[in-house]
Amino acid sequence: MQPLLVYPDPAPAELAQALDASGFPWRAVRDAATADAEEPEDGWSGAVIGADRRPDDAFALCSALRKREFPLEPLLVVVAPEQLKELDLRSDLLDDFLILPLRHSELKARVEHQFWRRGRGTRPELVEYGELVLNLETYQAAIGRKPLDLTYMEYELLKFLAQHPGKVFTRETLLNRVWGYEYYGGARTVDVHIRRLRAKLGEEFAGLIQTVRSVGYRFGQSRWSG
Amino acid sequence: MQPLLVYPDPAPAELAQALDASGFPWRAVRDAATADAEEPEDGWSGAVIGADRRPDDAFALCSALRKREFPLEPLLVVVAPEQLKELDLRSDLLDDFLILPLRHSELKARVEHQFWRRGRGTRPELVEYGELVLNLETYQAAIGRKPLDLTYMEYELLKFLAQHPGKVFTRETLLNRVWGYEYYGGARTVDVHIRRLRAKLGEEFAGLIQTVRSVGYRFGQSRWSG
DNA sequence: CTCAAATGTGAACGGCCCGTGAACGGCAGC
DNA sequence: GCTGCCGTTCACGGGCCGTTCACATTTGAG
Repeated sequence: MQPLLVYPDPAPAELAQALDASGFPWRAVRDAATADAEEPEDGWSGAVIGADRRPDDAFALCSALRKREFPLEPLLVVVAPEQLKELDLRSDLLDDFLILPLRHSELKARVEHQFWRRGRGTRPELVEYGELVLNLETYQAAIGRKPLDLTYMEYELLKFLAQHPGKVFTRETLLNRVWGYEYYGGARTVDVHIRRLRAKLGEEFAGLIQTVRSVGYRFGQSRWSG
Repeated sequence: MQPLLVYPDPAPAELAQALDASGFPWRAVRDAATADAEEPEDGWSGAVIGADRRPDDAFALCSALRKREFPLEPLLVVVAPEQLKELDLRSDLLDDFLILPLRHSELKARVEHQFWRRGRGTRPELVEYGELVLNLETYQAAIGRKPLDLTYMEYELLKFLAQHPGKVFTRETLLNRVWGYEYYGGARTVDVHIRRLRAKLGEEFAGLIQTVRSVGYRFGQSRWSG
């Protein structure tokens, strides 16, 4: 995914933390010139501009980003509470704004909302382990670039295992957590699903699911040895 | 100036104070019915919906206000911090949001910003996915250059799906979001509408709506990252 | 090495999820 | 009131897939 443009450079600690917590990639720039120079080939996905310290420079940057041939959107501005009064004079320079002190996850929510308004989907929730990726929103799984065609139970089982890499689960635990607490069935059912998962993962990745004899199964590498 | 529609009635003290401080006239309403009954002759100027206490009722009201012949805009929602995660699923129901506890003058700034944006008509009136185009103003749908003759529910269902491409929705979720929160009916109703949609989309595009067995339905392709 | 327990393997059964066709009934318009 | 449209519901059937079983293979202890 393309990174967010962030100003100023270096980003203030509070802003940097909120950006990291949001999970979006980002890169700080000094001014409009570096914003152009450091622009990725596929462009910026948006911008988060800190305007509390040097508001004039910040809004000048906003203006420059807006006057491009393809104006940079969305553009979010971070301001101090006492700057709110001036904001209506700058409405044309921004799409949304955040007020210091930043709240946990508000930045993420506002960026996603702006993305949504522009028709881009929000960042999907993923479970990742190495090349394996599970998209929890689309119920799709892939290893590398190759999609895995999993049934419902296979997907649920792999999801649970991949969410707890390295941990060993007994068959009973898996039946409880994946199948449900009210489930009464043979424990060997787990074996069959594990086997089908291994088959669909392919020879190269079948080892991702390891058998721990007389205990259960483990996904990924052990926490102890390499 | 026309008043803002406010929910719930009576407005919580914190919300009422912020509204009074903003200087905008406002009036609280109990539900969608009173929102219609008490609507001024020249209409509401916008809405501020408190969704922290009874979120389902609040979003049901949002949905009702959006489904009017002339949807009520702008629509701001007040949520608790822990509700931020659910917001992306309701993005289509709101224009902006505020997080509790409310900050002095933030409400005023956000309402003014929304008013400013409305003056320039930035709300998207098209939903597009590949060759599929939905015109939200004229309630017309087309695929390529060929118009689709959809019924109301078919249109609403396709619109909702196309607004969240790649995402899987259970039948219950679809009943809640498309049919409405107060709907109590069989989940199989969704199947029939999906089937008719597929038929009208034609053989070539029927695959746009995919069945995710024992989960629900998905529109379009998945979103992996790029 | 021997044996038993544990696990892998292939196949078959059957439940249930979903597609399909049809019919019911409410509602609006003529 | 009649008629056509459309949202909803129902029954039926097919096929997917979760489950189970029998048998083969592996593991590890003695």
